[in-house]
Amino acid sequence: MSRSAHTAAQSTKDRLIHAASDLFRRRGYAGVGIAEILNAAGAPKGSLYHHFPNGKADLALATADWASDGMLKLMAVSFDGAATVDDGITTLCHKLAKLFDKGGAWDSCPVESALSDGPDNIVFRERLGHLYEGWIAEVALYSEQLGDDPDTARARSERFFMLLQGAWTLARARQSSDVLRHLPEIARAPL
Amino acid sequence: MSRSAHTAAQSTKDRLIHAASDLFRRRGYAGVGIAEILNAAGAPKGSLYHHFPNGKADLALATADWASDGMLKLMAVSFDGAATVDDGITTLCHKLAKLFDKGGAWDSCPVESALSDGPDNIVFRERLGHLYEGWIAEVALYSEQLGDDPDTARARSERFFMLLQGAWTLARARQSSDVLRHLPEIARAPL
DNA sequence: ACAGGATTAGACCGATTGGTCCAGTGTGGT
DNA sequence: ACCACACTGGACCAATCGGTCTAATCCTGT
Repeated sequence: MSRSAHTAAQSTKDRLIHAASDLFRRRGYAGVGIAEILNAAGAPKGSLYHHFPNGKADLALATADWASDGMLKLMAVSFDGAATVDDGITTLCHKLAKLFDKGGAWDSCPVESALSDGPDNIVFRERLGHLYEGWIAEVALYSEQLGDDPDTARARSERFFMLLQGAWTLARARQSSDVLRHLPEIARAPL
Repeated sequence: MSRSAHTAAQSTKDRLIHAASDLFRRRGYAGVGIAEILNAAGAPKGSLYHHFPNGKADLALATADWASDGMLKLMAVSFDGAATVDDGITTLCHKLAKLFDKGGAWDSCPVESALSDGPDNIVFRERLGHLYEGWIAEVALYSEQLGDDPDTARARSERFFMLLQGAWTLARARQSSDVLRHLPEIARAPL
């Protein structure tokens, strides 16, 4: 298999990010060894340190960015054509529940797993905050577009984010996506 | 310092649990080495494997149980003499916010940090679910005692738990306990 | 005083960790 | 054709990992 064929399907860099994200989600940053990531991605060590000069840390930041982008896309799809904020949230929760089940019900938040138990680096922490604020801002934006005034939109989005994080945690503890599927009802309560 | 003096103040076993809990909370199960825990607790290796025959895994389970007990006690204190569920929740959130600040604003949930990124052991996962359900049941109980009917109490408790988990996560990302302090207002919304 | 279990102390182990380094390989520009 | 560069392959490294094992020591009950 030539490199260009690889590139066409999935570059080595992408394969590293995807494999690392999978593993981090399952066992956290510190719980996964470089060797395991390399093996899962089918790449040698040289490639990792070529694409990510700072090794594991750079790779973790990249997986977090990639996963966050995926979440933003999921939000966009969910709110696309949604008549109300509630509709968008409901669709999003259902999609996330499916994702949860597909991952074997033990995956944690891909952003948190890569960043929050990483080195107690300032860069990691700031990135975590930045990505989360991005999610909140995104839902708040959709909420505004659907008629909420800015303050309400922001408060609603923030509350939804908290409920979602908590629901995911509970779903993991229970090994069941039920709570994620029922989340829209809970979030429906007025502010 | 004799052992009995140690025992009076804090047994070696307890020192191990406290030190491990501190470290796990900060960097997660996989992120902390045995040597570091031993050093923090001022104990040699022999003691660890005497008190916890299965080593790190047993220790992690013990820290989770201990931390969960602490949370239950915090709930008991918060709801003791509370006139309404809202009062209890408000006190609890303020106490947790203080705890958050004391820990340097980067500690994660002590139960989750010890169990969720540990070995993908069934024992660990079931324990995590068990402890969380205990928290939810506890708040539901207080809620019932303060007049809610059982179904409402349970739903309220579960929603509060989710909000709390999410709020803690957000507080960590923001390096600020503000969201924990404002949580009662958010939780105040009717079901 | 003494026996015997509980506890501590730490040397030691093989495996694995993240990381470095360099020789090779393939590719695109000229 | 040739060069320059991006990329790959993997040997190698010191440090650390979790864990085992055996003496020494401490404390308690008699």
